[in-house]
Amino acid sequence: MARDDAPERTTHADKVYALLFGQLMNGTFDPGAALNIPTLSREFEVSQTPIREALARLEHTGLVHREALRGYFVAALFSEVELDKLMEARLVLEPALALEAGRRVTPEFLAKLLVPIDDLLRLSESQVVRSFREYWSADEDFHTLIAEQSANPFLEGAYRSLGGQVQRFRLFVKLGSADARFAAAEHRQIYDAFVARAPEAAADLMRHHIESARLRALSDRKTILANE
Amino acid sequence: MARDDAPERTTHADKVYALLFGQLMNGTFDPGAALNIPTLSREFEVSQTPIREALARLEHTGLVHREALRGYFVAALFSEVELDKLMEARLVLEPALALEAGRRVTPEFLAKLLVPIDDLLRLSESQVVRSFREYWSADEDFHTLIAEQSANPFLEGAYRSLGGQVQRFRLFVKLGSADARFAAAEHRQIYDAFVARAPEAAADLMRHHIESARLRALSDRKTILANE
DNA sequence: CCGCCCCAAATTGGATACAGTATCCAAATG
DNA sequence: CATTTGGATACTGTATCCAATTTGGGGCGG
Repeated sequence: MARDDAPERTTHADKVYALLFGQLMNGTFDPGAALNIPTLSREFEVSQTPIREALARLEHTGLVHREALRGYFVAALFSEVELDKLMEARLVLEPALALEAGRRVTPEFLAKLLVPIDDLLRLSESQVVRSFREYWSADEDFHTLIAEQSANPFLEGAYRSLGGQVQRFRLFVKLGSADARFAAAEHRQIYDAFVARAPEAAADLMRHHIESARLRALSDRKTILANE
Repeated sequence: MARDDAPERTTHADKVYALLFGQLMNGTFDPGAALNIPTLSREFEVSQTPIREALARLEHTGLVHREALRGYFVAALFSEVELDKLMEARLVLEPALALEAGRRVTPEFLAKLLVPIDDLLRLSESQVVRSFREYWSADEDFHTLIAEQSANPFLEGAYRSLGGQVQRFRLFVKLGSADARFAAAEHRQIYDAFVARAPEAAADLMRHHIESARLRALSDRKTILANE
């Protein structure tokens, strides 16, 4: 069987992983909800083995946690103090990533970076930020591209281990359109520092950007509400 | 049944994970070697399912990598440039960890930290460092305790994601006894900064310690040989 | 309120399908 | 006659499924 999907180069486990990852990011599941294997097996129409493997891989993203003999659960929501610690971790990593990326600026890198910057700018200019999804996706792309350009797989991996958490907390921060414009401008400044081949300046601007984001997140945290 | 092993809160997958982790650390497997599941299943005398789960979890430690439809393999040996990048990543993370730990010094922390420090000192004083295993284990404990004391699970997680790699590369660095004494002294200085409740000093000393370790590693790298 | 029983779910074991690789043999060529 | 190339075949190991076992928790009756 499965003759028509011959060009299939991904395994079931890979597909389940990608699907679950996306759903966890989108807030499809309630925090703390149980992810039981037989149910997922029926929903995705694959057996339990690929489900189990996908969940095991998801564990290190922090989006899911496992209790022995009890099963897998969606990670609990952030507390204020955890959010603060997450931003502190970003404050350690991301300026260092920007510094290294700044030392390796290429025209291709600048071109790729311009895409999420323009998206963010465009989205922030509309009076009301309609699509949080698009907005945060552009933000994520911006930071991830820089992490990749650092040319340090260990630092990049450390950032990626935060990445899932960052994305998830974004779902619960209400963003004003003024905030969005500030963030877009800060991204642009970092880009300009890259263009000017000024790695230290890029690192400083990144530090400033994350500190600002932290303040925005903390002040907006009172208005927790589901997005869209 | 299984009444006597009631305190058993670990699954087979957990045990296999721990065993494989230890063996990968000890250099039991050759770099690049294939880890095929039926063989491991026979060796550990469990079925393939827990093996598969353990390997999936090991993937994010960087000790093992997976190629779709080809299986799992022991991570390749470090090149000189990768080693350098690893140390660069430590240089970003560990001073920050020391800073945070330094802000949260407790008597218990100092007491626990003294154990690996004394071990290291004692081992380094013997003319020849006999047991690399013990030496590196004490070194690892020192750094891990500090990471834990940082009270930032995200930073700690980022460090742990490097931890496996750090430990693995240690196996291939030949350490002179002079180097060992330097390292022991540096650890002691960091400890003293903690005692003096000087977080910034601790961070600076940590930075210096890792920079020194990097230089020692690179200069000793020519004499790559299996330890023990 | 306590203990027993039942059920849902995790964990594990083994069996099967399938892909990729290596090997071997034979035919064709120089 | 030696060498190379083509293709078919056997084999190794992954990916997957399904069944059996065990555990944890909750409801029911005492």
